Amino acid sequence: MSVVTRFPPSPTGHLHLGGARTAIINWIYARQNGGKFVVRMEDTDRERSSREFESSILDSLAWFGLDFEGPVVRQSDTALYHRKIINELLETGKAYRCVCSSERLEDLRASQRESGSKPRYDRRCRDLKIMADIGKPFVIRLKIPESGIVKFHDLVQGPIEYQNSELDDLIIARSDGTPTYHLSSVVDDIEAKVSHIIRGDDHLNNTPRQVHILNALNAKIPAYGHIPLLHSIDGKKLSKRSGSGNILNFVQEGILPSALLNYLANIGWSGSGGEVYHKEKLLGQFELSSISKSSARFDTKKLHWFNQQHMIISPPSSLVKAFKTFIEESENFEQCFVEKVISLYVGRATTLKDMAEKSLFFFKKPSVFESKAKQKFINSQSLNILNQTIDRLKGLDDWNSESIDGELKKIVADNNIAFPMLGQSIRIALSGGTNSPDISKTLNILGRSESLDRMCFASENFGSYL
RNA sequence: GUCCCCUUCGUCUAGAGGCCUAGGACACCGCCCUUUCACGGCGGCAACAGGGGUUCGAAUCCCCUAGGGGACGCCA
Repeated sequence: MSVVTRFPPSPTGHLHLGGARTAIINWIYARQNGGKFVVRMEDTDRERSSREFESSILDSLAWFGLDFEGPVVRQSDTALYHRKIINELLETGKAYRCVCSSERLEDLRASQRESGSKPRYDRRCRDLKIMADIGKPFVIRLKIPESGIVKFHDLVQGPIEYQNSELDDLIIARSDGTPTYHLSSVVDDIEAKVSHIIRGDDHLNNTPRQVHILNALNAKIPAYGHIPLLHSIDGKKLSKRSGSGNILNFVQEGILPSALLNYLANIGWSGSGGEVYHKEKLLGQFELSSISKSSARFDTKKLHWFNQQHMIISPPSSLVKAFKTFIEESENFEQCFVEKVISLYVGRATTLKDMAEKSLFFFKKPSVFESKAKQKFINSQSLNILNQTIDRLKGLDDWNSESIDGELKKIVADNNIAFPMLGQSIRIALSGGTNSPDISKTLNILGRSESLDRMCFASENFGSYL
């Protein structure tokens, strides 16, 4: 059997963490098995669906590098076919019209809840043989066996059994004639020849109903895999509505797609040989059946660690484009300059945004000097040495990290001082503060004229400060 | 309320009856490295939800309790 997995978001919001995780796992499963991965937009809820969200979701999928086969199917385009299926179900007696009003259903549910039983439809219209011309609005319900059990094997959860008596006759068409989620989803999966349905375990309870639809349609039951839902760090459900898991937020924070993908795949699952993976290794190791059945919490700190690791293992040149979006002034700089700055900061920052903040002085002259830093490191002696350094660097034959480093060490030795007295004053002059990468490398990348320029400016500023 | 699922350090997990004095990762705390900040290295803190069984032996199997999550829409 050829493997087909799918990702069916409803375009009622941006892609969120939970959706991304199921998309990733479906993608991995398809790629591992030489199968197809398809994307379908479940836009039957016309009120809340929009094309903007649709393209946003697609953009996020592309950001992750999750490629899929075939065109994106929209349920709004297949709805006509769904109606046809519903009519067939009606004609063969597998479905029936129901004229119970929403009010009656609400009352029914309320009283059932009160009496301690599970709220479900009482099948009042099931055998009434109501015809379309009854003159009242009606919905169409699927006839579900009143007894017996549905069984299916779940790739993650193991063997699952449901009592049919727990289920009720679900609505497959609304009173306006439009098909509902369960029917549309099942029919489209049949059409796309989906072989493996991998989704959040909030759908586990939906599965027996869908199996009954499949049975009514004489269709083959696909394999199911229900993965546990992701929770926020405080243990609450990570809902689309809260917006907290919006993928765009991670893009804006400067998280690398490979890092988020790695982390998302590592929640509830662990491979051998460390945790930091690229896609290739993930494809080689990931195993759906070994995903934990319990839900996990999303930890931003761990994500940041993954991101740092991925920045370390990525070639700096691959980071340039994304990095530049975090620095307004970056357009004025050469690609190779930006690349050098990045290579200096890889390992010192957790996100690209963090990196941009820390390395901003490379792109923008510091306008103020941290007063605390000045207090601690600037005095008449260090100012004197700084001026001496300006002169000596001016006359340096070669401008590279090694020669600069050598010269700075000589200055320290000649003046018989501790290195920080010199190093920190140069740092303050160059960056405005006391944190920077290796001072010689910083001077080297900044270049001779820019470095000396900044040091002179600082020297004057320090002079007036003293 | 009813049905379903889950429960190992704060978090993510390893663990399929003896290999467990419960391993790893993040976080946190020390130390080392160091020219600041990091990276890295070394070490520390820290968990089998509770109670009953089964067994020579249980984190692992069974039962109960508690807790958490999910579902119960003319949403998807």
